[in-house]
Amino acid sequence: MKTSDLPFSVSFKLRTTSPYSFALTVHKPAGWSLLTPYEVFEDDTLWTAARFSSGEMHGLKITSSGKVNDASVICELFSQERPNTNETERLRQIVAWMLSAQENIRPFYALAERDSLVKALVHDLFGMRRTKRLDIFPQLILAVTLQMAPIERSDQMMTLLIEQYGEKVTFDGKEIMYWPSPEKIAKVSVTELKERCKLGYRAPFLKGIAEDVRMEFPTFRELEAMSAESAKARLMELKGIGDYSADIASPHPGFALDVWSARIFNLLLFGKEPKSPRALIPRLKKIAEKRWGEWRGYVFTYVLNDIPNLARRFKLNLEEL
DNA sequence: GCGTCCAGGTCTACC
DNA sequence: GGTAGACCTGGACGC
Repeated sequence: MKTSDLPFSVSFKLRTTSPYSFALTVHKPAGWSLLTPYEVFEDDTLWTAARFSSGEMHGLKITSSGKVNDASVICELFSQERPNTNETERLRQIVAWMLSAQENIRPFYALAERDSLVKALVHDLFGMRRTKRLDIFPQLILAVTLQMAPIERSDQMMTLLIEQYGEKVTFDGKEIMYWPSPEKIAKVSVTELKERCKLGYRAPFLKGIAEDVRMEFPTFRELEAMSAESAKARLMELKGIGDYSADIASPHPGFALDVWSARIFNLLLFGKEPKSPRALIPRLKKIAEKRWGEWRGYVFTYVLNDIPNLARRFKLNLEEL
């Protein structure tokens, strides 16, 4: 595994719009990581890694000051070269965008006044934000490995991919492993991906995606600048990326329902388990769009991170799904 | 132990 | 355009 030491660092402070819960945003209750499964969260501080432009790796040490209604994020960014003033400002803006520090989520919270589910979610996870990432490839790996597999199996595939082909950065006394680059996966044979990462039929999909992404493919920010429909259509041009995976990888707020989450939403909305959850997915997506509009992505993220509380509050067996 | 079934999608061939 | 069947792997289940 390639290892990079990151001796230089710059620090900056980010102001946030209220409410902003740093801990809930960077360390989600359901266990989803901000940027890599190998990041470290201790004493309200996160050490993680990121691949920004040109494939360059950075280390991030992030913490916060203030309360949910008046929070600032304090970031120390580590790199191999000392960044100049312009580069520091560019990186500062990327981190602020990534952490949704300036996003106005008041309209989402306003939904709580007339929607009992949103009211419960806002109460339980006050100030939590959806986050973004600059490099699209890890998001596509996530989408592909989530297909047709229980979460333990998906974890196995993702862990093997990072351990076999990922990169490691060392900074501030920490070692953080990060996702492989598309350039790296494009060079690996399908047979090797199958054998070493247990990807099965997903191996040719992932190799093809890596080849496409490293050649000519929009960046995450370019996809964000497109309309939601155009971005999704572009993602679905990648072989192995269908409707569900495109919703996961797209920067636009989608409603990435799979069989498991369809069962959860059907229980939450109608109080019963669906007989055929897969067939119900298109209908549930339409309901979500009508009921929560552009905030349906937030509802999705909040629900998946609030299952124990929702199960207790609405007396549903959500945790057994 | 061993065989069978099937899962937190997608593609393709066939109608 | 709609839909059944195949696809890796590994855990659950029945015997």
